[in-house]
Amino acid sequence: MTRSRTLMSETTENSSPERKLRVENPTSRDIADIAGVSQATVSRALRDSPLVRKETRERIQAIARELNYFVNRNAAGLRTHQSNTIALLMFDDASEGEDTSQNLFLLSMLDAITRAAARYGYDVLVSLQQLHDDWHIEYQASHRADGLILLGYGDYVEYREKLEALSRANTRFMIWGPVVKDQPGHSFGCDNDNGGYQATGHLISLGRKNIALIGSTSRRSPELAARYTGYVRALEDAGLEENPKLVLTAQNSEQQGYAAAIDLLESGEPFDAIFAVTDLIAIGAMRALQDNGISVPEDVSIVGFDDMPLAAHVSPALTTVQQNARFGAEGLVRGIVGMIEGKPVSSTLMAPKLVVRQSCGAIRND
Amino acid sequence: MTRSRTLMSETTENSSPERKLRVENPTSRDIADIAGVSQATVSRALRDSPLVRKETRERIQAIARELNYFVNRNAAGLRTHQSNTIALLMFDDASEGEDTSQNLFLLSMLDAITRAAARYGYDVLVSLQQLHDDWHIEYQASHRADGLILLGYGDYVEYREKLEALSRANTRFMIWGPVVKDQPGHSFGCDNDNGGYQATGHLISLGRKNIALIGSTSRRSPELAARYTGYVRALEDAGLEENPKLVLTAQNSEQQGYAAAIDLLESGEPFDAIFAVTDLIAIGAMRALQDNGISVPEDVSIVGFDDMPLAAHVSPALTTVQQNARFGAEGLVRGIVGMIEGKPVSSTLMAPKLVVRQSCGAIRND
DNA sequence: CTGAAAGCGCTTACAG
DNA sequence: CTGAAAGCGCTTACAG
Repeated sequence: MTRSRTLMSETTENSSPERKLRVENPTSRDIADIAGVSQATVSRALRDSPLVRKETRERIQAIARELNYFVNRNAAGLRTHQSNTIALLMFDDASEGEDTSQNLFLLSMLDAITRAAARYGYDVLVSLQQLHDDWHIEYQASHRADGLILLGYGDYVEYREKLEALSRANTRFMIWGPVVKDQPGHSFGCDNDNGGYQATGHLISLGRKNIALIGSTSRRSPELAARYTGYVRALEDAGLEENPKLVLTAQNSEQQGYAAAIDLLESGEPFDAIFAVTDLIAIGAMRALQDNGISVPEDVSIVGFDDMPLAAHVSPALTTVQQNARFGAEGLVRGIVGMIEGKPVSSTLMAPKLVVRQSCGAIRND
Repeated sequence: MTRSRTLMSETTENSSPERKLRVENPTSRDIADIAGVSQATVSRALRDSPLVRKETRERIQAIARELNYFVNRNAAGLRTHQSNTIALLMFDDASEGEDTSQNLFLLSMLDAITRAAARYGYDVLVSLQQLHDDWHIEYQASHRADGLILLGYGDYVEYREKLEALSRANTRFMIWGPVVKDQPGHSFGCDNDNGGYQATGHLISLGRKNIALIGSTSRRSPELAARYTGYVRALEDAGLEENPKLVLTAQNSEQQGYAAAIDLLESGEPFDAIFAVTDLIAIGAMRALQDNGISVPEDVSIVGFDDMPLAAHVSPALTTVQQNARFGAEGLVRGIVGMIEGKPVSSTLMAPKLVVRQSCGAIRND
């Protein structure tokens, strides 16, 4: 039982292309009928195969264009075992909108990843998930995606389990973020240690001696912990001693930054600078100091990390360490496409950039 | 030529499920062989068909789970002519990162749309495009998506042409945003007129008489223009006359808000309040006033629109009109899923919510 | 340079 | 409740 179609030019095989053609949902067979060639030739022509004579190829492509024909991706994918799609899994831990301002970085990553993927001929399937969700493996196993990119996470220890599961299922994936020992899969991320080093080094170069750190040294947050190790390295290289009393713990939020700075003040330990391992912490800490009559940067210099949009808008504008989303996205996509094509892929860290504004005292307000 | 497989339990058809099974990339045939049923029965069982005896169904599902089997979406899609995927086209006009802070709203929409789509059993394919890109039609025609959701746009007039093209190609789509006369397709958006009415009404209720508007009345920005008409309605309802000298033009940026406020000051026309049709404009205008020694909200009340994260952080915190992303996303997804399922769908506007902070003078700083 | 044919892995009438 | 069979729309050896 052949599907009946309304082909206006069914009888005049080689009708001039000027003729308006109408087919409901054209297939390569329809194109073939109209062009008077086999369906196989249409398939070849549409994929720009040099096997097809140029003239024929162009005629076929013109007909396809006129009919608004596009290759059925399900059929092509079934044949080739490819989807030309990358699944982007974003683990958004912002519990109920609290820290969403942070996530603008995710948006720029999404943007950059989508564009990079398009350049390689891939679509991007997005899924915002909680860490406890469990569909990670399904994307590749169901042939919806040829590989995954993982972005963001909450607790690294929990995250790590997911990575192991993906690896066991032979899923291809690239991770944005930390490079931890024996971590499964490949990653592309920011050299957080280097960023911490730059931030701290900058404060030292401004003559600051008692530099506090607010952040985390936990293996549950390896990225933040790496910023801390960079801090320690910078101090050592400058011949300064690390003072444990100046190392405070805070998760990534203004509230916790605020609280940690208050603790710091109440400890009575003298300090003339703070390296906060995230902008949110930095902004909270800055508020705490200002609320207590301490002037930034005159009395205390502050440097953050992330360069979220808010950083430029607080007063004084925050000096911070910036990661290049475009570069990161390009690296992730290049990596996953490489894995899909069976090329060797390695993990990479890119150097972040210090953005100097007012909060450190290197630049005066004009 | 049958594909050779390594099935450990090939011989023992009804082997106990405790036995570890290994197949490289299992298909429904493999499951069928192991379960000792036909491939058709496996297909039915995996789709929870009541046609299959409960016991058989559960046995099959257990085997599938153990083998880490997932239905090949390409094959299923080819058969059913569905992809269970929604394409989300985000038109991001932020020319080179300038206004990206605005786009956090897009991120919350993306988040909410993805979650809503998952609830309906749909994946989300994301594409960030420029308005001049031209792949809109391809998504549905290539069976990569069953329908589109369009988010954001620059110039409405140009956007409108894309909508007409989509409509001509019989593409299913839902639009986030404006409802304009004779617009093709269906939309779900914010009642901007109502929002403008609320904002202006609030200023009036605070005793303000000379309320300026900074924004747009152009048909190229129907959403902004609707906020303007709400402003006019509120004035009328309060028996106030619209003063053309108090209506200034600005596109959505701090710079233009700043410039417009300066123009307003230099015009010499007295005013005691500003309704800025976007937060970015409001923040720019606020800076301009403050730079000229005018106190907000003592001398001039300001209300914005959007409630971007920055709004709560500027000083004084900005009173503004908020759109509910979650609600909007749900409406868009419900709409497009309805269209896919052939149900009747209509366009809807949801009422925004006034968020009162310090900049209008209704709340004192504590 | 082109065509006939097989087959990718499903879903679903049809028949029992 | 289950199976045999057709067919979705492609891509790609194979043969000419």
